[in-house]
Amino acid sequence: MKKLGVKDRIIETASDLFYNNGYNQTGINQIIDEAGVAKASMYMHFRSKEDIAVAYLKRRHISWVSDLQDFVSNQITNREKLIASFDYLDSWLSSVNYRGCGWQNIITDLPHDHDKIRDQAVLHKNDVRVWVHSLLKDEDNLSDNEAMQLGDELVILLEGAIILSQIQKNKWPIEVAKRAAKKLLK
Amino acid sequence: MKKLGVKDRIIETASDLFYNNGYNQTGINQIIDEAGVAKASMYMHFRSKEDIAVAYLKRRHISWVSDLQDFVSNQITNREKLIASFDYLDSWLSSVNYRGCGWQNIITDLPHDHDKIRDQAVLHKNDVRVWVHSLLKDEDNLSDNEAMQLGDELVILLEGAIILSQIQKNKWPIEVAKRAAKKLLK
Amino acid sequence: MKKLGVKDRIIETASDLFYNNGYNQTGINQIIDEAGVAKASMYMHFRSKEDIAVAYLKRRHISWVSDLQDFVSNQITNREKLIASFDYLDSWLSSVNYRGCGWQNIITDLPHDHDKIRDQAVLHKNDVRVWVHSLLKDEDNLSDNEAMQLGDELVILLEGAIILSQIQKNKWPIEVAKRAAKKLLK
Amino acid sequence: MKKLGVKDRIIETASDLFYNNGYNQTGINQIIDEAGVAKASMYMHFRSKEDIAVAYLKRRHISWVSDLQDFVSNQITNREKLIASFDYLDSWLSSVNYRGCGWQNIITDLPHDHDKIRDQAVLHKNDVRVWVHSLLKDEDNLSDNEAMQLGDELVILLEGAIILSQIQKNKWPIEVAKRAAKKLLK
DNA sequence: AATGAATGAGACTTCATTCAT
DNA sequence: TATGAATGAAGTCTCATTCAT
Repeated sequence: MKKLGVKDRIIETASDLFYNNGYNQTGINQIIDEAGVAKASMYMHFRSKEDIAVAYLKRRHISWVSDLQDFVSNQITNREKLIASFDYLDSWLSSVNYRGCGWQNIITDLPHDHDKIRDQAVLHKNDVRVWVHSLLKDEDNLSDNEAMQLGDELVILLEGAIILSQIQKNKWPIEVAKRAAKKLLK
Repeated sequence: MKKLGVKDRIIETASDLFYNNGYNQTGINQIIDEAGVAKASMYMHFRSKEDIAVAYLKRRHISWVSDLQDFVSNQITNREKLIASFDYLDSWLSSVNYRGCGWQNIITDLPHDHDKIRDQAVLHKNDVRVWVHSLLKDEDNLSDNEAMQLGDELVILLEGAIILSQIQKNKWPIEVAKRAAKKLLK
Repeated sequence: MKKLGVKDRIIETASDLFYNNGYNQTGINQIIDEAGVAKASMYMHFRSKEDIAVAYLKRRHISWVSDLQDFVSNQITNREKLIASFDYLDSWLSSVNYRGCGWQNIITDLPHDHDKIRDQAVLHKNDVRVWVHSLLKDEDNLSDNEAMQLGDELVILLEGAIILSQIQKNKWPIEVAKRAAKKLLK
Repeated sequence: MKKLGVKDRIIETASDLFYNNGYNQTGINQIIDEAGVAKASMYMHFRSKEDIAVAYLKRRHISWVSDLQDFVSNQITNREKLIASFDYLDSWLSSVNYRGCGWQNIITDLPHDHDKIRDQAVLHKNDVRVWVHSLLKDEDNLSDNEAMQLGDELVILLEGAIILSQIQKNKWPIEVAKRAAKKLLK
């Protein structure tokens, strides 16, 4: 394990804590203790706790989207890739004990003025939406408009599967969403 | 305006604050101040902040489900009622500026040991699920199993529409979910 | 020594520290440590550090003015009382090692938004000014206008004596001011 | 606009901040940010924050005394020059919104061990005192002793006018001090 | 049944200074 | 000469809960 710089150690530690324990449940002191960093060092790299959360979400976005695309890459058709997205949810969420989506989790119980965090959530969800649209737009039998409409429906299913599996601590919502997705994709 | 008892005043005040400002953002002091109640009086009626949240969720469950059923009551067929459920989401969520679902919001960023709150979320979601199932089971052309499967798919769409409209601060996810629901219902 | 309540202990401790060590040099932690009070108890009684300073200044105002009036009370004429005011400065300031005036000290290096503290300083200085005026207005040979003009001149001498004795750590400015006051009073 | 060296930039920036915002309110980081200087560079030129304050006070002393002397230079007699000193206070203090005297401000709320700063305040006030004395010593009708006594009285009036105008945020104390000075000067 | 004072533990943030390059 | 990362200590303030009356 190679030695990380202070900033990376902070992001990594905070990411674990924010995702697994929650943003409000994670204090600055816990982050610096576990990262082995002085408090003022942390505030050299991040102006506020919210900024750490932004860094966490940015980093997570890159790896999450990358993992998703890797997961579905061995599927041949775009439709198959989209169906496989639900298998990705399954493998991901069961591996984190249905802890749910980092962006959903952080956005639902947030002080009203934390706009930078909200922005990250919107960016993340938009990127996923655009990716879904792009896969469908390459399909011959769909107009651009149809592709976007169908894509949005799949996006809703993905979101619903994530949040409901988190509440139920069970994978059935993912399976249900996958089945519904298959129906909608014909 | 009739005078409320202490306990009711606490629940009512806390409900507003928990839903609109968030559970972690709402302090005990704010609740008792706005409710006009002494602190120790509050702790006479509720063992902890978590218990207030449980009372809030119980009360909200009753009124939310009741509002939903009222909203769809003028629809004739059960299928129409289910479609109208998405219109209910629309009217509800736009009226609260897309603040989202009280149970989703409270469950996503919660200390790990708050099981009583988690239980309420599960109860709420199960009741909605059972209600959807029951409407479909009355439909002649569906087997019980088909009714449950289809119902679960609708439930996923409802959940996805709520959370995504909250993130996007927009109603489009609700419209999309409604369109998808219509397709699935044939 | 009778046992003081928490609030009084806080004010008393803070008063000592604010006056002798300075407002900015005195931390909340030092106050609660020396007062033997929990931090949250302090914030129950005072909304902020600034509010403690206001309480300190209010209490100090009462005792300072009272001490001044006691000190000069054995003088017969009002002119003699005013002259004796400079002797009061002498005895007071030498007893506190020329630490200077609590209001001057706190107002000169203060964050810009501490208006409540500034208000207290203005109130204090105005009360002293009014007292000086009132003594002179009772003098037969002065019109009201002359009394106010002469009084203001004495007030300036008092202020100048205080601040300069503090900088010089010496009583000569007080003696000089007294001599000038005698001249102005004829 | 000529380019300043690092040290001068630091002093200039710190001077603005110390005088206008206060010594305790001005942080090292703000100084280096606004001066555009690296932190360690600053500590190369100054051993501590206190040393920057000393440099600030030294530079301010030169310019302040010089401005005063320029202001009164067109007066013919020394008595007129001294009277005009109060006009200088007026023009200076109103131009800085009655921010008061840099030395008074920094000395009143200072950690106890900042002797170098205290020394600067004493030096400054002594220089002013000596200047006042020197003007009066040149007057034919005063003995050296009378000149010093009268000079000290004027000094007290100057000090009192400065601090009281700062507290009152008003020029009346300056006018009053000027009137008293005229009386004392006969 | 009801009060509000008191609490210990923690929240987030900033301080002036030093170190390693 | 110059840099900016890193630090320990301290800053002000808030948390949910309990105690004494």
